[in-house]
Amino acid sequence: MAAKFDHEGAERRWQAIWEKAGSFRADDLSPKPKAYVLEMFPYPSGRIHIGHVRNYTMGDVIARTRRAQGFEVLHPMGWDSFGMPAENAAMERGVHPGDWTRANIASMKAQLQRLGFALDWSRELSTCEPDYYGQEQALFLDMLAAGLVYRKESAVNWDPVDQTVLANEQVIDGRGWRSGALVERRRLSQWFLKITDFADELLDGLQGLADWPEKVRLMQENWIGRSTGLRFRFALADRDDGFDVFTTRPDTLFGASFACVAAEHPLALAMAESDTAMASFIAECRAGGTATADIETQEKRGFDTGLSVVHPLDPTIRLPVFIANFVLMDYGTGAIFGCPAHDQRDLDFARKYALPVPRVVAPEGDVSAIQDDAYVGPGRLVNSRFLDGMTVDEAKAAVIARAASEGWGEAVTQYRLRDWGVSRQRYWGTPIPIIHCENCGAVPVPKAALPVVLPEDVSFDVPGNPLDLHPSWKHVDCPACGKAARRETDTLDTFTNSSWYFIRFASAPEDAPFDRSVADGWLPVDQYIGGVEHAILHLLYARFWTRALARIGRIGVSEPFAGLFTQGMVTHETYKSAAGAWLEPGAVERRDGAMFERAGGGAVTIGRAEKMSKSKKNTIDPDAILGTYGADAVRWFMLSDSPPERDLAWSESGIDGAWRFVQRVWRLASEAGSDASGVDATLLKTLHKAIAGVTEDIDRLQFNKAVARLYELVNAIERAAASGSRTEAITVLMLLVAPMCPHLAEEGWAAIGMTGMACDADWPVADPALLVDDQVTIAIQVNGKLRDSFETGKGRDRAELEAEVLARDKVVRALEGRTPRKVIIVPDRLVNLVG
RNA sequence: GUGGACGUGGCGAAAUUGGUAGACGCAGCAGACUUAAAAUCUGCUUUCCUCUAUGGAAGUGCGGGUUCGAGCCCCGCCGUCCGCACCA
Repeated sequence: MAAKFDHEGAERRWQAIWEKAGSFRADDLSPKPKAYVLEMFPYPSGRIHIGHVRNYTMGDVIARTRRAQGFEVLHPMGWDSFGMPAENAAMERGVHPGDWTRANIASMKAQLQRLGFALDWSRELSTCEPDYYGQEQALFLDMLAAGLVYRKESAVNWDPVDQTVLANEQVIDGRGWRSGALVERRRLSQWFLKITDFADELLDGLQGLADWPEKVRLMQENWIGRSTGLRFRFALADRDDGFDVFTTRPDTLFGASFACVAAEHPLALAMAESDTAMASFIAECRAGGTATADIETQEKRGFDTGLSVVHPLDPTIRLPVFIANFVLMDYGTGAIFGCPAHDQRDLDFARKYALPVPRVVAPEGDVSAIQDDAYVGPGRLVNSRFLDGMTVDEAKAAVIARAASEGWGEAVTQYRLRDWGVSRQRYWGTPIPIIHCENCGAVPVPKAALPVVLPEDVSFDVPGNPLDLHPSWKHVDCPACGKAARRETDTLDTFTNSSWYFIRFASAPEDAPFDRSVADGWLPVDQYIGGVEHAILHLLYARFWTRALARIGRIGVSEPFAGLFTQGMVTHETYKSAAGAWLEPGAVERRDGAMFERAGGGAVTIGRAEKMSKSKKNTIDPDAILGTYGADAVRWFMLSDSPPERDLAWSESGIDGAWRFVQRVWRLASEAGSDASGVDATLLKTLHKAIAGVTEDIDRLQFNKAVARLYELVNAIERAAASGSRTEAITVLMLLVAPMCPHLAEEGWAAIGMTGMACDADWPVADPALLVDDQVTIAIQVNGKLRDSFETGKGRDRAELEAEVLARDKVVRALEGRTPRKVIIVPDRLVNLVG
């Protein structure tokens, strides 16, 4: 037997065998219970990142365990292959986005395959291929027909140099991240998906997602931002018009001392046309930074319009109207009433402009004047006429009822969530299947004419959207009237691609997006795993698409992901030379507990473990690591030490330790072939406790604990003398490590002389009889302090046990002659003598 | 500002959810094997006190509380990290 585990040979051998046997193909028609395990598919940036390795290893452990437990497992992989980086590569290096993307996919696929994941590669998909995005166009048209898609003019971030719309994330300090040009706000006609139609559903649906992290549910809840309140109309004094305001605190209406509209409010814009001072104030508000620090420090400022509004509950009260920099045009109605006593922003504003601060809510007995802090707590209404004495909730209801009956306002529900603008002035995305005709308007491309395929011959030499600049692609005849018309040249946001790929994995017919009955058989995804950075965008969009498809009858599930797990990052310590330059891990070495530069031997400062980034040079290359240590050691390390939801610090010594573990297990397996016999009852107990523990740990996604238990089992086996039980334990060990170290498990399984493959063997089941101890250790406390402990049989009689404990030397000494006045006995666990 | 999570040895972490704190791994120390090193194996490894023991004391960010008993529950602080950010 080979002394060392030959990881290269084992990987090559077993990966080929699994592939040939189709071991991980999912069968739609299987009678077994189904399990759908999915990790967020990668963007093909070029190389696999170590974070991918951790993510996919966790998914693989679950997939392999479920499969061994008798489930028909769907565990697919694909590529989120549309997006900006491909176009950037085209602009920078002259390579076609498609060629660049497909080459990246090829190399990343090879990297993933080296790791031996139990993936059904027959279902591989790539969103940039027409067979995928063409079906997405069909779904878009279905949603359009169902009234879930509309077109409207809206403000966008426009980069005047690159001639394109930028996402908010691509605007840094007000400048385009590529061009460095000052970004303009421009109004453009954009396609929108009506996600707000589903705001309530998406919010209420979170309640049912028990297997999602609390944190993610909370983030989505806040993002949707449902609030209920009163929307009412302020009539402008001495004029015929007015404006609407929204408030969540209608109870405080008698505390109003002013009203404000946003700088972009139509009333403000109209007045500014004949008032240059006002116009310049509005311009200043617009220029104000939206950066986080700015907002915190920005002073509340206003511009008195000279107008006033009539208080809806008492026409004799008039309130001055300001244009204010802190009122947002795109929330509510873009206008508010100011109640300084009970809103901090309003209070700051009132103090600056010397406006009155009437208190209208007070906690029991406290009617002191408001000083620097607005009172936002509970209490009863004061100084509010017919509302006096009511609680806040009663007063809210009373004002809403009055507004409704008098016709000047109504109860409304307001959301932070906006409709999803999906138009992008980009080449590398799904073409929006619409044709603009002067006669017929926006006409859907007939389904028979799908897919609308991206033209290959595009140029990136000129800034702007290559589709718009293409000489012929956009010129088509109108499908309705036949006249010359223009193709929509915007493409869909890449987040649409990832909003339904999990359905396409489950079912991918050639002539439809998916087959409903097949998709319903697999969905929802039982366990979805990915980074928390997608807590809002992707995970909300995917929930929306699934609900939209359910509403139009395309699918029978409304939530795509029954279970969600967000894993932590892989971090690495950073190294800095004496001169302050970042150093790569390969450029430093450890000597006598300190770090030095390999070249030159200069002293190196070690920084704390943080997210791997190219700029800090603390990245590690999975390929190099795989070559040195092998897939199983890398996988094992990815699961060790840190709880999966927390960050894992990559370290040389850590991966060394994982490698040692692989060798130890291999040594056990390769030497297990002896014909030892006989029963080792102690080892069997340890084995069955390990089976039960590992199974439970994997079930709860506590991989680090499963790893620790397997170390304990290996330690116990190594210490045990040869016996039949020991051989049995080693055999079962192969099955228990198989989800984490699949090549090692197969190699060991074969070395022991077992037939078939470890991956096809049933998951071991613990014998309950071997999980119970007949001997227990009883801790003995005197006044709550541990003084002694002893081994005894399980289920001892209390009085007898007490007598035995009291007779023990240490107990006698600790009691110093006193008689305990109370004896607390926790069966099989502890005796506490209180004296 | 606001919402949330977390705080345990030199480090990553466990602790059956109120019952022997520190499992397991890393690092470290000592020893075995070796001409030597690597690899491997065997011990030790929370801190402090008298290394004599089947010894004692302290100990889970800090200060209180509940309890026979608190890492875990309650109250008040401090710190770190993450999300959101003038949402009316």
